[in-house]
Amino acid sequence: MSETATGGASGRDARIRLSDVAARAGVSNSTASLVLNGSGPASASTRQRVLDAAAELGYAGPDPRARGLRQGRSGIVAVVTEDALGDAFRDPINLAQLDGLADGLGDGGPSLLIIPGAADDPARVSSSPFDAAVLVGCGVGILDTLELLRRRRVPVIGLEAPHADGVAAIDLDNVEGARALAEHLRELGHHRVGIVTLPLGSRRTSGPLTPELEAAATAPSTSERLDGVRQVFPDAPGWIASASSIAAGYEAGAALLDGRGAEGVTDADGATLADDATGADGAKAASTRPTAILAQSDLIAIGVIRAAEERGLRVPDDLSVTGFDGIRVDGLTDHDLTTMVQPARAKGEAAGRAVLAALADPEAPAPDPVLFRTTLHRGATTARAGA
Amino acid sequence: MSETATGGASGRDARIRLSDVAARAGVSNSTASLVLNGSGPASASTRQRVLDAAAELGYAGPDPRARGLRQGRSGIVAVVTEDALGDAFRDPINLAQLDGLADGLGDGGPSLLIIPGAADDPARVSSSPFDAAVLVGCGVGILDTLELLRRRRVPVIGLEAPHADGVAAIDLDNVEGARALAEHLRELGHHRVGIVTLPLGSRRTSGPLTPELEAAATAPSTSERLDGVRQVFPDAPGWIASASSIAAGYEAGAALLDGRGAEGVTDADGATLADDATGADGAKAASTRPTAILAQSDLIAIGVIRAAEERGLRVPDDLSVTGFDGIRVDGLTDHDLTTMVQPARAKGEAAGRAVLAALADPEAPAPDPVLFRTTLHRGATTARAGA
DNA sequence: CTGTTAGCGCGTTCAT
DNA sequence: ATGAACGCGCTAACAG
Repeated sequence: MSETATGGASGRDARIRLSDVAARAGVSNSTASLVLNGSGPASASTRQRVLDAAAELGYAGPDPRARGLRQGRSGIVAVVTEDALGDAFRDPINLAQLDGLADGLGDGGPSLLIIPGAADDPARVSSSPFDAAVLVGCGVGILDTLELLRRRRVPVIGLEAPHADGVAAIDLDNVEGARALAEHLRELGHHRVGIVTLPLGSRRTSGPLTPELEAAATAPSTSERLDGVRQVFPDAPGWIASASSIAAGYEAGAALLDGRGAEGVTDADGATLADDATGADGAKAASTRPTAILAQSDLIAIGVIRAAEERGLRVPDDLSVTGFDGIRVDGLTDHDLTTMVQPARAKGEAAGRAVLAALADPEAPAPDPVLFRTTLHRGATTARAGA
Repeated sequence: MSETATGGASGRDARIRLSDVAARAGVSNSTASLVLNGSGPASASTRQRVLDAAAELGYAGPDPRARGLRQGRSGIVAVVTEDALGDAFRDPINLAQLDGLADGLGDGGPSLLIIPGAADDPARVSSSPFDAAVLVGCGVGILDTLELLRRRRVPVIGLEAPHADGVAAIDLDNVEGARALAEHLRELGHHRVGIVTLPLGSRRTSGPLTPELEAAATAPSTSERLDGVRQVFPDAPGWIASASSIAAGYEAGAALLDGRGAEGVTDADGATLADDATGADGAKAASTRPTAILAQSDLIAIGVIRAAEERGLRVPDDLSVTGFDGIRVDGLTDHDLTTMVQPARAKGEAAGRAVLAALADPEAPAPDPVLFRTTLHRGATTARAGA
């Protein structure tokens, strides 16, 4: 395979160019280009000579850089994340979305360029060539980056990203999903519930959820899910998870179960955990421990369950726990988690299709938001209160 | 922010180019280029005028495509995987490697272009611009792709990939690690052991491990780990996992524990499970069930444990189980797995450094392979046989 | 210090 | 059916 001196002007190390092939085949560059791209009309003999020449020289095809410049297109779609690479992919829900995205882009379609940490360093986004960008799981920290993308005239698709001018939005009805889940708990008779939220913004800190922090949440999915819960449990105390992970859920769950969530919701009086209607004072009776915890992701929920079990609490007998996402728990837990299942893969596919559409007609205005819905999965981690 | 008619020749939709900025600042293209790239010498007043012009026009910086062509460099490093995207990143060990790779490339460094499924479609690799490629977890199915990369004169770094001419290899001492683990089991008195292998090649099928299949294994880590085991248990029966996942491990574990591994290792006689020295016939006594299972990844091991527990077997009392990788079990299991810990992150970083080195001096020959070592973690999933 | 010139490698007109 | 010429947007040489 490695015949070195076959070619005509076989320079020691240079890459074979189209012009080399053309020269060897005795045709012009343009003819060779037409033949190799399959499109152009050419006599059978010419075609064959070009193909032979290419094979003999080991032509690797056109240089993607040059082709990209010429065609104004690089065949690359950027996946922009606020988080670091590891954090972004650790949650199966994001992987599922990426899988869907790859699918939606199709087989011969563009490849994915991963641009993590865009919030910290917006400039990363202007140094690489790509034809479209997909924002996944971003908060408003991404807005600077967005401005750059707009200047580059790059179509932008937002997967649960902040709505902004010209961004094709793929959304999830987080509000309704979270509300339904909270409703489910209330129907089961729970009044003292705790919340474990997703990270509020790009600041990955954990701690008690204060009204101020809650109001300042920047990530759409975080604040939407919180809004949904608030429609049912306006005063429930909460804890902010530092990430959507089991470990973070464990920490947060431990905090809530040990009563540390208290400071978050009350000002100065002794009331610690809210109930939904009677006011925070009525339930000051036997226990201040929540009877249910709404975790804003499945991974977090698993961590919460672990924290509960470690404290000798049985789920769901002593504590009901709900998740969010409906990830296929590849053996992550023995529990059949009550959760809202979201069509992550379909969301990714929709994003892929949106990319292709934007590429096909760059002049077209951003399409209307696409809204995906969640479905309640009644698992075995929720039960009637005080059972 | 969106003053539209400020610029001179503000064409309706065109992207602002360097020449627009230069014209507005009243300087030549090259001067503007020098100023914007920070490098060139320029008078303070000129510099300021150029910067002002760029700001006023909303110049987004040089077009990465054009810059890439001109400089012969795109600022992109490809991560090439044999598997589909989801399969490749589901295993935390690969994520850790990616994390390390991103680190090793440094902050202002190249971005990562994900190219999954390269074995199925080698051409994917020739359509996108990148300056170097990292092969992660590939078998020989990648060789066609490799040939293309060679033709493109792209430096290639192999992370546990097949050794080949010009590929900078980052290796792991899988053989020694697997041997040590097997040795550990033998020292504990285990004779009847079963093996659950990683997938043998790009064919993601599961089933009993036959000598023919074993000999035909194409993925380096798979066959090396198998080789290591064979130095201690030459005849142990095995089952091929369809992936490095808990689910696949569960299936394989179930198969071995139910005695289905049998056909794999024997020809026609009744002997089912091998012991290491006395030959397959001696142990036909009470039970043919293995007393220990060597799983070739931690995820697989967790699946095996689950299968065992479901059958009423206690780990490690009734069955010892070992893993491989030493992933941080973010709450994946309650067990403290006995396993070989590999420095996945460091491997990724080494790959990153190798990329930078290759980029710094493209003429340099491929460096010698870098070998990383595993360390035995004696967890709580192995115990003395027959205890 | 600044402007002029010349490509990077390719695809695509427009002639022939 | 084929070849010649041009330019995508930028930067690296050289002149001035």
